[in-house]
Amino acid sequence: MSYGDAMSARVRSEERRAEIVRAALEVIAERGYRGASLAAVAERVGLTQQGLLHYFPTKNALLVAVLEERDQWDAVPDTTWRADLLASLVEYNAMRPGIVQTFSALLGESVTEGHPARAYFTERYRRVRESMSCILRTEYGDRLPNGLTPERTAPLLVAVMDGLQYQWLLDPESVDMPGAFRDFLTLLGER
Amino acid sequence: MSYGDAMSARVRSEERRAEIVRAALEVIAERGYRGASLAAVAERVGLTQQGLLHYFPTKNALLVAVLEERDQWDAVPDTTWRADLLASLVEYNAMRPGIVQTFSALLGESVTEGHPARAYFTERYRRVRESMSCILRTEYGDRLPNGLTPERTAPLLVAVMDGLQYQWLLDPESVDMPGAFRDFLTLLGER
DNA sequence: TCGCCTACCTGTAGACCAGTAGGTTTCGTT
DNA sequence: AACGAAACCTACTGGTCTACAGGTAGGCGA
Repeated sequence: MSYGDAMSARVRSEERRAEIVRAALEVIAERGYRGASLAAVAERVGLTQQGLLHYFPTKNALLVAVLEERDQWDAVPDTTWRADLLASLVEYNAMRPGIVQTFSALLGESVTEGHPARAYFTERYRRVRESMSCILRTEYGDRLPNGLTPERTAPLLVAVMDGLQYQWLLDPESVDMPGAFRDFLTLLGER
Repeated sequence: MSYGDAMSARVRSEERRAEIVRAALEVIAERGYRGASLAAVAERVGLTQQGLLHYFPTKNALLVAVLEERDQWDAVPDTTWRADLLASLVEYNAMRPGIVQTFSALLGESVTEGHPARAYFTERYRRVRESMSCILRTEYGDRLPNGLTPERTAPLLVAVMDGLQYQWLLDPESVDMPGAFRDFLTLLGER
């Protein structure tokens, strides 16, 4: 058995899957999950719909892969997170409207009944709020300068990030997302 | 011509239309706009899908009616709006998860390309931000206690409201939407 | 009473969609 | 050279969707 060649086959397959996930991200951004047809995703990577089903046996499996990709994406080690880095994250997002649009669309859909991403987002927000609390506690201690606890501030922080994304996606000319977020951070930071 | 009877016919028709719009709100909350089939809405009011099309000739027309209903809903005269009333609005919303879910789902979908509600939400947010600026200026003058202008605060206010709604819809047990919103208001109000 | 309008209905066209069945080609391994 | 698996494809099933076409029944005004 030649490891080199065996790997190259596996690698190529893995690359194909990544390609497909990337295409799925795009199509979901454009049409939402419900509106994203397997055929549309397949066409974007030069496959037939059935060829795509060879890599992901169901549409749901493809969605799972998309969500896992996202998890990997912002799985930055907790220690490197600091409040000032949040501003850079928002700035970074402002340069990648595609990704933001994908997950804003998915978040919106996920509140509907029985949506396959609902559990994911519920769990994710719980984690993110917790993580934010930690960051805030490290930065400010048990009370922010304005008197709120980190646990009560975290939902607001998350809400501002998401809410600004929708306003910005709908009307990027009128909404300065990074600027507004910095405004919010100063709101938290000053006493 | 008997006005009384003519009116009663028109009234009955208008009532039917309102019934349909209400049913559409429910179905959209459950499955989003794309996932909401005319047949599902029709069934809920005891009509066939084609019977429904007699009242709203296209699915789009039904959506327009839904959005118009919403506009009428929060078309409270500007003068009665005050910052302290915003907290009651959020509290009120917390008692009507159905409506919140409908419009959160629609907002999420609206960021996708060519969505029929996109223009509506874009325009709406522009108006709401403006309106919020006015409220804040009336309340605080040209500078909030924290130093921000009303124009820079308004997007944050709107973002917090929307963002909290998503977190709350996904996990009402963990998120105290009205409480968190009050926290944010005190954040604005104290110097 | 006649005719018209409203409020529905059945039937169906024409798309699309996820997923199955069962091929064939390509290619690395033995 | 033979084998087997991976990587696709064609063909199809059974379903759902919006919308159109063309009916019918009942009430209202003339």
